[in-house]
Amino acid sequence: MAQYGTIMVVDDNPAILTAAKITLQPHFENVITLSSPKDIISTLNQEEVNAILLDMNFTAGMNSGHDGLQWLENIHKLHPDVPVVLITAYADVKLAVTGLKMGAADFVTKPWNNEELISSLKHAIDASETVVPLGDLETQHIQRVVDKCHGNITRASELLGISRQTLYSKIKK
Amino acid sequence: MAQYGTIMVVDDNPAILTAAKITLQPHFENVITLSSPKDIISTLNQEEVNAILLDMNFTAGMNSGHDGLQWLENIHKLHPDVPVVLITAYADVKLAVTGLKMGAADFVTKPWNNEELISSLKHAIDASETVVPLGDLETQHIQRVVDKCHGNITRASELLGISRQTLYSKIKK
DNA sequence: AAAAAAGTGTCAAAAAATTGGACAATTTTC
DNA sequence: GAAAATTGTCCAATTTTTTGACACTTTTTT
Repeated sequence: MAQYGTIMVVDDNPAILTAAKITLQPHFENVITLSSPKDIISTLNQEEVNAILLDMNFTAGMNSGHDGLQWLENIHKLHPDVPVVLITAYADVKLAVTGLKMGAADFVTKPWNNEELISSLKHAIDASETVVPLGDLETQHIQRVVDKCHGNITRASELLGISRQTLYSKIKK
Repeated sequence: MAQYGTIMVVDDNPAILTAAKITLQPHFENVITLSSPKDIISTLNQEEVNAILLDMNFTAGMNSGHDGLQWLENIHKLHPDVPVVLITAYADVKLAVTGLKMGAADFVTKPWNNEELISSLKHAIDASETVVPLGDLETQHIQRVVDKCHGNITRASELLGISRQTLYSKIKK
């Protein structure tokens, strides 16, 4: 797989864009910068992007981050497998929490720490590329559900939508 | 299933404990308060707890939240299915991000908003009780992986650990 | 653009897994 | 302690998965 391929940076401040490009350039094959979030989707449709660094505020005078969340949602809907790292100048716990719960890979504050920003993006890419084999996923999920049912196999099998006997034999292994 | 059963509140400040109890009492069957996190595990082993509200700082003079994260990790290791809502007086984005990435259900700041706290806990419980049928999980996962492989069924089947023909037929449905 | 490589759609037969019914032996619940 | 629920197993009937094969299409390489 791509060795930390292409990053897309989205921020309406050109200075930030430049700074980000300089910081990231040496660590990623390609750094695309966008000054307007409106171009995100069309760009994603053309280029293969491995991670997005997305600013939270684009509407002048607004710093609620609502903007960024909207774009995050949009990206996820159309390109669910591209990880998004959120970034903002306004350290806002509630915003960070909302962003992460909406599925952002990470949340970074400006001014950023170079090391952290890079590793955040790399981690996001690593995580997004990891594929769990179907069997493993099944095993994990079964384990969780059986635990949640306090070992009651009968109820667990109902919740899982498989027969009790099948669950029984799956567990034996 | 239990209709918003038992909440465990952990905080070393008795005033907080009292306030939390008063706030939560009317909305949950049972509210257990612990002034020391050391009692968390033993209590979990005895009582059935549906969600934990966990303060982040217990070591006097420390407000890094490191404490709380440690306990969070501990809880997850021994009781992976009990959702934990983190709470702290020090609005710290980095701490919130770390907590959520470690698997906390939510992150709330003091002083809390009653409505929000209650709904956060209820949501956490709802989410923790939701069980995805095995078939659905499989379908979702397959969808994701095939997408990630840009529709290349052969590669997707390899990553998933099943035969190409099987994946093919699974997709047709 | 031709050749080579990779991937698709499909089939059939063999192997493996899932299901539903059944039943004695626990275990849990009231 | 009786009743209800769950477990551990077995079996036969199905269903699913696998494996191997083959013609055809798409993509990649040269």
